[in-house]
Amino acid sequence: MTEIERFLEDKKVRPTAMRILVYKYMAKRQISVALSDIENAFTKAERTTLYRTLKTFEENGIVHQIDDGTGITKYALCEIGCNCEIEQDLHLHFHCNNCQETVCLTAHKIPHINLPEGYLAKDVNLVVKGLCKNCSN
Amino acid sequence: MTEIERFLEDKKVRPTAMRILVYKYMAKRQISVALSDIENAFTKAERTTLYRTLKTFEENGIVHQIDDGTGITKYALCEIGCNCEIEQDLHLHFHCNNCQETVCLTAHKIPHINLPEGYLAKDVNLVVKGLCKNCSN
DNA sequence: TAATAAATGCACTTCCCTTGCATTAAATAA
DNA sequence: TTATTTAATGCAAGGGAAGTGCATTTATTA
Repeated sequence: MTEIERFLEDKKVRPTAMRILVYKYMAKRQISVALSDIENAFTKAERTTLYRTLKTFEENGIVHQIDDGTGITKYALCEIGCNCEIEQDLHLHFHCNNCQETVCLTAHKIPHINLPEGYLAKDVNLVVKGLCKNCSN
Repeated sequence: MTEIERFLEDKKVRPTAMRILVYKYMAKRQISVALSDIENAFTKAERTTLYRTLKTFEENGIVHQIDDGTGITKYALCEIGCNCEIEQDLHLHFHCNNCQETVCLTAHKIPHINLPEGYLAKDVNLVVKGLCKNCSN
C-alpha cells in the first residue's frame, strides 16, 4: 500500500485508481485546480466521476473549495493544519490576472475585520488579484 | 427633467424609461441586486434589456459588480466617492447566509494586505458571510 | 460464493451569463 | 418637418459549469 493510499484511507476515502490519480495530479500542481483542469488532464475520465471525487475529497477534509471570483470553482489540497472544516478558513487567495492561476497563500492570515453592530461573521473570503511571482517580471 | 434623468445624462447614459425604472429600483432597495431580482420586479421587461442596462450602468460608473461567492453576480449602486472605476474597490461586502442578501459595507475599508515577494496586487475582494443585522436576533 | 454497498459512466437538466440579429425608438442632419 | 443615422430593445439561441437520476460495474463483507 502506497503512502497516498494510506493517506486516503486515513481520511475514510476508499483509494480507487481514479482518486489516487486525482490526488497525485493535485499534489503535483501546486496551484488550485478547476474541475475542467482535471478533466483535460485525464481525457478518458468521466466528468461526473471527477466531480464526485472532488466532492468526496471535500467532504473528508482532503481538499477545500476556493472562490477566486472567476466564477469557476477551484479546489486546493488542504495542507497540514488547514482549518477549512471548522467554520473559518482564514488564509487568503491570490489570483493572477495573467496566467489565470490561483494560489493559496496559506501563511497569510486574513486580518480581523470589524463589522457594524449586529452583524455576525461566520466565514471570510479574501481574494487578491494581480500579477503573481512568475508574471510580475 | 427629473433628478435621475439629469444624473444619468451626467454619466453619459441616455435616460430611457427602462433605465430610469432600474435605477429607481436599485435606489429603493439598499442592498445589492441580482439580474433575476430585477427581472422579477418588472415582469414585462426583457431579461436581455435588463442585462444590458446593468452592463451600461457598470461601464459608466453607475453601478459596480459584487462577487459575493454565491455564484450569482450582484450589482450595487456606486455611492459618492466610489472608486470602483479606478483599479481598487476597497470596501467590503457582507453576505447573509439567512436572508441571502448582500450589502456593501462602504464605510469599512479593507485593511492593507501584505503579499509575498514578487506578488503585485491590483484588486482585492473581501466577502464576509454570516448573519446580518436583521437576521442575527 | 452470494449478498450488499460503493464507485463509476452516461444521459440529461438546470441555472446563469452572453451574443447575434432584426426591430423599434430616439437623436441629429438635411 | 422629413430623411438619415445611431442607439436601445425584444426575441431566439448558444455556451459553460454545476448538479442529479439511474443503470452498471467494481469492490467489500457476510
